[in-house]
Amino acid sequence: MQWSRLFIPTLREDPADAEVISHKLLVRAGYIRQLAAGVYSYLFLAQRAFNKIIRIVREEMDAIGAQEMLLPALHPAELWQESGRWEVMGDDMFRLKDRGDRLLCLGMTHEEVMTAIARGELRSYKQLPQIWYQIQTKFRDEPRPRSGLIRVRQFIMKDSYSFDLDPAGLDVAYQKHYRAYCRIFQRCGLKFVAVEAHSGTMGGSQSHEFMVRAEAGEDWVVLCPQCGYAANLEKAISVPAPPLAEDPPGDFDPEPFATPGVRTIAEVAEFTGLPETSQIKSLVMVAEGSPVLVLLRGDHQLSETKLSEALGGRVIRPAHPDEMREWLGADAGSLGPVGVRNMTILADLALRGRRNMICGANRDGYHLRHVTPEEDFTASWHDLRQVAPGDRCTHCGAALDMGRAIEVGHIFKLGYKYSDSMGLRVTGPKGEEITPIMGSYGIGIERILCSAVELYADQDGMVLPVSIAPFEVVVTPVNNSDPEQMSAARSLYESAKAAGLDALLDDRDERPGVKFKDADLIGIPYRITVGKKLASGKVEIFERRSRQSTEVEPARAVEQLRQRIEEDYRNLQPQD
RNA sequence: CGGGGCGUGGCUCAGCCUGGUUAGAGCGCCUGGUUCGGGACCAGGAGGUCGGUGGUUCAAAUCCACUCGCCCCGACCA
Repeated sequence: MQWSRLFIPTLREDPADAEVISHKLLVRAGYIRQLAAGVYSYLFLAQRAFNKIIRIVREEMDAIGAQEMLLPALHPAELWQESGRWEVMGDDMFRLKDRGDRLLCLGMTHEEVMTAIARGELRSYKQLPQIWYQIQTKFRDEPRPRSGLIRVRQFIMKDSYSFDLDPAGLDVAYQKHYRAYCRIFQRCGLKFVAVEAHSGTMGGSQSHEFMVRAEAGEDWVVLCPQCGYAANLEKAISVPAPPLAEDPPGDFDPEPFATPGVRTIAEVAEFTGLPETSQIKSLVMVAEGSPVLVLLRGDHQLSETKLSEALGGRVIRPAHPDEMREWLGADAGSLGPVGVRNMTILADLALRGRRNMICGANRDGYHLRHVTPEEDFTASWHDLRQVAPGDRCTHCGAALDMGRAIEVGHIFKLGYKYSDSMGLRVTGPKGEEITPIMGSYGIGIERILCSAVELYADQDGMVLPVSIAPFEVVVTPVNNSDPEQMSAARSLYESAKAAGLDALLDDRDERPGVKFKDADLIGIPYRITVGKKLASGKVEIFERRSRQSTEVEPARAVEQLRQRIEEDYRNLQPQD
């Protein structure tokens, strides 16, 4: 294609409302334009990149025997009421009414629709297993869209669903997806890690997220550099750093002491001269109406995910100040477990075996010293805390690494949640009724592009892997008014196309600086520069990633470039 | 939903505090010319109901109220 004919609206300055790199660059490079909060138009370059990503996704999904479909984005409310998620999804779901006042919603995911098809059509165990997928637009009314394409309200998702006769079958489907996802992200040129994850409102037992480390990411992952343990922060486990001070020995009774105006853990530490690790942090939470007292070591943070799981998956929220006062007789800052009878007490395992600690006295302005778990109060023990910097790996003892990441894919073992609630049954070999077991698997198409931008961008703009860049090479004549250069550039462009390369000819009547800057900005992996060295029989092959140029004879340029690009693709090829 | 910030030609911004002729700049765009290896130069030109509504005032981009939109932090998040 000829650049002079294309719509690639690049900008010289960063857009004012962008903060993260991928947002700035995708707008500046003319890939996207914003329509509303969390809603973007994908212009020519973005669509080209997405098509390349989608093609890779399709090839790998087809390779595991998944069948592509396309389901509606508009769903009747009844379907979601059946699974119980009409309520669960809350404000995240776009809801609307048709002219007959019937309730509808825009699909945020498709378990319900897929299960409805399955229950309508699958009759016999002989039809299983099945893997169905689609690449389609999803709608989620995010409370806070942000970071350009990283968190949006309308996005393209590859979602697939597996139906199996038994858990062993589900394991197979899950493994197939796991491998296919690894291959997809490798072929897209991403550095990623698969982490253990929490299944959230999807329900189900096992789940992995595919994460790309990036500061712009919204998730936190915990990684062990030694044994490879990897988990989402909300699920990660660790060996806590030891307390900073040893517990005083001896068998004492709790003893109140006045702590006027001392409320936070840090203030208590300052006041007592003892570190935060010597304190018991008491948090009042409400689990679907009933109060729960949660105890943690002073320096630890509660993982609400773990707490919710410990409470059997109940929805939890922090208690309001007046509730705490009513239930415990004191304000936050002076709360503790001693003498508490009117609520469940859950304690984090890091407190087990500790002695003579400090906690609130349930009386404003007072704390207790010499509080020993299991002697002065009883609680049920759970892992409730978030992994903290400095923690060690439970498997190998190495120091854990923590960092932000972008979630590009997520796979779930759903179990029977949807087949049960929506009545999906097939007949077994002995005429018995079998409830199929399901899995669901998602990839965020836009996030693959965002992640690549975040990972590889430099000062000059985006640097995209050949497999997902909108073009593989741009042929740039330096001076349009030089007929030799122009015709050489045209013929290089034609032979690049003939050699099967995805090429672009920058035939714009612009000065060379403008062409170079634009080509760098939009991230095309290679550039053939046709300039004054043409007179001495040379053109340049410029590699965007390394910024290295090599001079070659025009006649050999395309073949050499073709080989380098082939090499790039080989390096992106998964080895397994 | 709580906190903060911002809405002025296509883009990035100034002007607003302290109201006062035809609302500015740089970039981009159009025409002509000179140029051509890292965002050229000269000359001329087009383009803005100052987010919206209401109010105060002789007079509002500027002050007040309401409202809409967007961004950031937090809560939330398959």
